[in-house]
Amino acid sequence: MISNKAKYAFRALLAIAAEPEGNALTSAGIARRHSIPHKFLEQILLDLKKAGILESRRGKSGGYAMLRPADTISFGEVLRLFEGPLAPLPCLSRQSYRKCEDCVSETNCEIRREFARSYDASRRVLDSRTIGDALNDTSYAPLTAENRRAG
Amino acid sequence: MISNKAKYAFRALLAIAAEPEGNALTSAGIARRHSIPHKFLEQILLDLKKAGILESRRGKSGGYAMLRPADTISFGEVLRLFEGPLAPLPCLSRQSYRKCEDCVSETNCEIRREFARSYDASRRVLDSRTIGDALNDTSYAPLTAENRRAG
DNA sequence: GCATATCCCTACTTTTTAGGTAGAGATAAT
DNA sequence: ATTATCTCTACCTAAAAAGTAGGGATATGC
Repeated sequence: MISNKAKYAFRALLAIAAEPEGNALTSAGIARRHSIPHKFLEQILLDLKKAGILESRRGKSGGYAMLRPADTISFGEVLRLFEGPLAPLPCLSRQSYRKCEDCVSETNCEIRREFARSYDASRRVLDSRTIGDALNDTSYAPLTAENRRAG
Repeated sequence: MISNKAKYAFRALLAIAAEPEGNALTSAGIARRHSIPHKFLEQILLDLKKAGILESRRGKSGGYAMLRPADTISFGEVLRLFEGPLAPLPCLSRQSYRKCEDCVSETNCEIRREFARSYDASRRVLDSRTIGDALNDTSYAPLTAENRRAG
């Protein structure tokens, strides 16, 4: 299970990315609208800013907006930011590789081999799908005025 | 990252499954050979027994052996036993579904939709690959006497 | 039938992480 | 000057992870 923190980050990011460009959302507004504890969300948004994903404006009429385009921000990148390495074993992480303690031989480790299969499959999805994709993908969405026209 | 407990369980299971049928391994022996804290391993083996995966014999010359054949025991089954649901979101778990708190609409939830893709991919692997597969798959293994004959 | 080696069971401890809360400072608009 | 925002740091609490501990049950072999 992913942490609440990561889930909140996704909710907030999706909300901010859905705004028209140049339009900023306040942390208090997002918190209220998505039932996220306000002070906790502030920390999360700050992390997203420090990671170069969001930009912020202070003072009255301040708020958060996307710094990078939503379709350059993958689910994997955000998840790593809040959960650390996604790999099921330290020896499978590319970005923060560590040897398993007491590992005798990586190439002969059955556990590593099997989890590599599973991790490859999920990583391929998480690192390719972006916040932008998620917002544009209407395949499961109910009929909107626009969909009806298209259909 | 998977827990140490689960990793120990896999190491022990692979060791027990690799034995000739009818041959039991003791918890102390496995613990020593694989550098696992003994009393901790005992709990783990007991869990595997209660789950119907291992059988045990007590007293002198006792030990643990497979109850079910190794190729009927998937990585997913063992992982669920020690880590709980594998789904990244409660609303994606089939075996222990729960609604996300504050969920407005599951079919319109972008987070759910994207994580479903990733989870499907990894679940397909974890629930299909078995302990038996892992032991028989020699594609990455170095040349053994048997391999040399086969090759 | 006693010593010993094993599994079995339960309770406890320690460390880390998750999930926040709290409060004050910096900055910008009005 | 006031107010609404972001920014920073410290703290708190509950739960989980990772073991430790100690004894009880049972089978074997002498």
